[in-house]
Amino acid sequence: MSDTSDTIEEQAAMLHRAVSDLIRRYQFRDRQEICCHGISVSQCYALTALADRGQLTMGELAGLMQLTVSTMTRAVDQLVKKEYVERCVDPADRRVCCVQLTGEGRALVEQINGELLAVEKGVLEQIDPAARAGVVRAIELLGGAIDTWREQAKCC
Amino acid sequence: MSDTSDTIEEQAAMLHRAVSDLIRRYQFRDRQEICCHGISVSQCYALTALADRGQLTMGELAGLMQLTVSTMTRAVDQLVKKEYVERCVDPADRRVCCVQLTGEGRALVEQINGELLAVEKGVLEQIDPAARAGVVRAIELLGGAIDTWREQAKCC
DNA sequence: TCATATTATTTGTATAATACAAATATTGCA
DNA sequence: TGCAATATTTGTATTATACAAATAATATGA
Repeated sequence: MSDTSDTIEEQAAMLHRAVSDLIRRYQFRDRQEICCHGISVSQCYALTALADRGQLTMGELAGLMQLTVSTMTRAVDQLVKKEYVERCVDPADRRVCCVQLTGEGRALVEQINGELLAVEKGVLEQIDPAARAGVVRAIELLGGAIDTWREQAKCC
Repeated sequence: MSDTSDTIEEQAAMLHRAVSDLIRRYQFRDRQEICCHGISVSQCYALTALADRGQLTMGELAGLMQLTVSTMTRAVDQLVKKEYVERCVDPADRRVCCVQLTGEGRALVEQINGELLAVEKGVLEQIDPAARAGVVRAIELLGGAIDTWREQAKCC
């Protein structure tokens, strides 16, 4: 557990352990399915991206998910089969495949994200109100910092 | 960006977005390799577990990684081939396969974790010192809360 | 003590996610 | 119009994974 009297090095070590643990839990628990909702974490990300941004082309979705379009095509196939998304053609360019949520897909995204929001609100409630903004900001920074690290370490 | 004037609901929404983003980056960026170090994230977790706990049996390591022993056997095969770990027999029970880091493996774990620690220290430095302990604690809580969520949601 | 049950690991096989390359369909331009 | 470029899909191979069977070693009980 962290304490205000710790040095920044000690706190960094605790932060490292906590972040690793958080990510490890996600990766290990979610290899199969995201709970009882019957979709994988990757599929949930795709649905969330569509909820956030509305209709996306296959290429845009693949870019956001950092997957090849071929992989995205197959992932979308599954989501179509489960009736969470649907394909439609862009009338302006019939090469393009637009992907959008169905009503069922939107409901699922809202349910999953609502559950997670409640969990996260519960965590914030256990934190000193004055420190809460720092928590959010630190996690935002961590996301960016990890990218920076990768770029720097891409040395050999 | 978060702000002290936000309501807890708004902060929870920002936290949710930040956590999702952090984890998504890990999952998307690390599908292939953890930077230039030539190992996958799963392999890195296994090396880190061995660094933390010393010699482990195949079954213990599989349990920690939440993998089947057969999958762990194959993952260890690769780490042995890369000369980061070695197998040895437990003289007290010759069924058991003990796995331990080589010097090279230990050096790699230290290098990777050292790099990440520096990144994480850099993040903490950008946070109000009074809020730092809360950051670490919040991430610890998030790890546990995600487990709780899964158990609750495991309904259908 | 030996036959059998149990345990730890490895090996065999199947599945799913992924990447890369080739094929297909459409558009844009000279 | 015909060819190059673009968006997607399909073909094929690889890898991580799980489950089941095989192997090897230990423990137990008559």
